[in-house]
Order: sequence, then structure tokens, then C-alpha cells
Amino acid sequence: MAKLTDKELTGHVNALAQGCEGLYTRDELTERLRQADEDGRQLRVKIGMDPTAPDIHLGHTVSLRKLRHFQDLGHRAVLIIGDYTARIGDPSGANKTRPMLSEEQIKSNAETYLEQAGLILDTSPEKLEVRRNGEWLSKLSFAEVLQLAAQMTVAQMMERDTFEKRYEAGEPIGVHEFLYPLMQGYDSVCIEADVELGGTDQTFNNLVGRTLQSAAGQPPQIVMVFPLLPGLDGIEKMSKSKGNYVGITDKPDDMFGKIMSIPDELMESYFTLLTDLPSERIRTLLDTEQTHPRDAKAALAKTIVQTYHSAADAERAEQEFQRIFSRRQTPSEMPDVRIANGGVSIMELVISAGFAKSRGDARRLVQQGAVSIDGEKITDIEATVTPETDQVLKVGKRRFGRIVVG
RNA sequence: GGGAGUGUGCCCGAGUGGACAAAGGGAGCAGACUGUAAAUCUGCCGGCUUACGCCUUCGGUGGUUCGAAUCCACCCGCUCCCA
Repeated sequence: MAKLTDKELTGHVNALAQGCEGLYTRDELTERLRQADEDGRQLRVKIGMDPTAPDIHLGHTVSLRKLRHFQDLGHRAVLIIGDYTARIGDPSGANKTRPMLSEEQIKSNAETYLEQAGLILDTSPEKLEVRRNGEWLSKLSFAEVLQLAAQMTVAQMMERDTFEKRYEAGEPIGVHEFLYPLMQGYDSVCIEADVELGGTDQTFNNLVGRTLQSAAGQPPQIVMVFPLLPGLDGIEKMSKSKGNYVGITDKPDDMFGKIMSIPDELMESYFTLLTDLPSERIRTLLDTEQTHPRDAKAALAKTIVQTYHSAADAERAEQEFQRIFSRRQTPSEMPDVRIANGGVSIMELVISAGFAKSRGDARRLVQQGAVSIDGEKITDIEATVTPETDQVLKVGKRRFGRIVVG
């Protein structure tokens, strides 16, 4: 087996630690990599997924991309699908009323997830192992659960900042919530993880894995946590339920447009967490002396679209974006809005196009000057219009429809 | 088990008998400005209605009252203190 030189080893560690916010510990990682190389074995690098929401967004890609990096160095990704955990409902954080998911739903979510994860990961069998934690969690007896629980004290649990904050805020904390970290940690024991990756919000859970592994006589996993990607609003972390996300299967145009709408301050973290651009290049792009922020953002958008689609798609998306927003032209493709012959009220038109969620909403839009047909603004809510086929209904900045009469 | 609090619109949060569809903030939408950035300004922001107005809403159920988010009873959830 080929032995790494110390220099190469250090290089690997540095590269892997890039962008990492917490590494427990660096020395252990170095040592573990060295050992693995010496023994000619793959490290088992774990990442957990929550099958409650299937779509992968850019926020997830931060650690997934790092996982890919491990794969590229020859290691094995172990993807844990938290099917058992999901069935009980993950209580962490704000979503307390998370619905329990059916077996069916979990299964389909997991499938979607895997499919999408395949856009980032190397899916060859020797590089990727997919496991469901129901495999082992469902087999635990109550006594065994108690034994696990006995590994930790309440004070240790309360160290977790989300628990601490909620406790101080007088918010409820379910006893079973203390079991989640244990479950996740037990996952690590069962799959004998060498490394676990996750967002910083998983730090505590992942560290529990170390505790449980040690107790089980295993070398504790190395834990690497990554910054949480801020969402499009620049305030909260990216999440599907907040609606501030970019899905990796979003259409090129949407992806491009969404990224163009992020606040400038987010560009740096997006560049570093989501792209492989060399830091030199990123510096140039972020330097407003050298690059107009708008162009930097376009470069960002393009790079990301290219990653999940193609260079050609990225090119097209950029052109489309410029066409609509810079030159204020109409999109090259838009949904049809069918209307009958003989004219319709403007209100009906907006509603039937699906651009307003209620009549009041439609009225508001018209009154506020958001509605136009072929560039002609219509502000009279009583107006009746007789547009022709191929004329363009525009509502607000980004909703377009092509009129089809008949 | 006992006691004290608390539960409001997408979220936070004021309101303690009528002027309350309910202050304020945030989010969102629209307009101006722009780089679909930020900041700022303006309007909207439960449903129906051009509007007058009407309907549904303040944990749940029932009650008091001409009239309740506001008072009473019971119930439910949450928090804290005591045990």
C-alpha cells in the first residue's frame, strides 16, 4: 500500500479542514488518516440525514461536498438515513409541531434525498454505504436504552446550547429530546464511524458519538462541523421551511435568480462554502475596487448553477437574467394564460393566471400598479381587457404569463 | 399533589367589557430608487365587497352581558415555585 509522506498527509489534513468551523481534533484526524493509509483501509466517514424533508438545498451541500472530498481521497462515505428518528419526530429547535411521518413518506423522502445526494457524492459502491438507523435502533430493548442514557448526565445534556437557551427561556424540553443525541451517537457506534461531518448545530450530537464510542471500546470518531449557510434573506440559516433556500434541483434560471437576490454580505460565505474557486480568485471577486459586486454575484450564481447543471445552462441562465432584469425584457419562456374570446376583467385575468391568492390580493396588485399587459400598466380594478394571443401579462417584478386566447 | 403565571393574526408582541380585524415590530407583497444587493421612502398585508358594509378570528367548550380577546365556570397546553 502506498504510504503518504508527512507532507502529503499534512496537505490532506489542511485541505479537509478547510472551511471547517470545529474540528475535534486535528491531531486525531491526522493520526487516523495516517493509520488508515498505513493499514490500507478506508476511513468510514459518517453523515446523517433527516428524511423529513427530501430536497437537498445549498445548505446541505456544505458538508456533503466535504464528504465528497473524503471520498476523493479514497475513503468511504456512510450515509445514515434517520428513518427511525424521523418516525418519532425531530423536536430540535423551533419546529415542535413536526408531523410524524409515515413509513411510506420517509421512504420516498429518502429516495429523493439519495438521488439528489448523488449529484454531489461518488455513488460507486465501494465509496458509498447507505444505512437506515432503524436497522439497529428498532432492536434496542428498554434496558439497553437505559444503559445508553446512563452514559450521560443531565448537566452534560444541558451543556448543549439549544437546551440551555430553551430552558432559560422557559420553553418546554421533552425528556425524549435528551435521547436524540444518544441515538445519533449510537449510530456512530453501530457503524464504527471514524469521522462524522455535520453543521455546527450538530456539534453536541456528534460529540456524544465520541463519548458513546469510547464507552463501547471504540476509538472515538473525529468530529468536523461546518458553518451553517445563511439563507437568502441573510438572516436565518438556510432551510426549506423558512423558504429562504436554493434547492440543488432548482431550475437554472431560478437558481441564478435566487443567488442574485442574496445580500452582498453573504457573498463571501457563499463563495467559500459552496464553490471550489481558489481563494485568490475569490479575493479578487470580493474586492469592490476590482469587481463590481453585481458581477461578483453573477460569477457566484454562474459557478453554482454550473455545479448542479452545466456550463451551458449557467450561460443561458445568466443571459435570461440579464434579459429580464437588466434589459427589462420578457422571459423567453413563460406559462400560458388561457382566456376566452371577448375580453375579461383584469381581476379575473390576474386570478386565473394564478398570480394572486385571493380577490383582495388581486385588487391590491392592480391598484398598486403591479399589473401590466404588454408593458401597459392597468390600475383600474374595473377594467376589462381584450388582450391578444402572445401578449404578455406581467404581475410584479417576476411573474409573467403569455396570453392565449381561445 | 399544592400554588403562581401564561396561551393573541405567518412569527414576536401590546391589548384586560364597547371607538378591536385587534397597537408596535419582523417577515411577506407591491411601488419609487437600484445592481431582483443593502439602506431609505410609500402603500398593502384574514375573507367577500369599487365603496358603505358584511362574515370568520384572540387555546377549547359553555355562561354573564344590549355588547367579550377582555368578566365567570369547567377543560386543555406550556412555564415557574413548593412537595
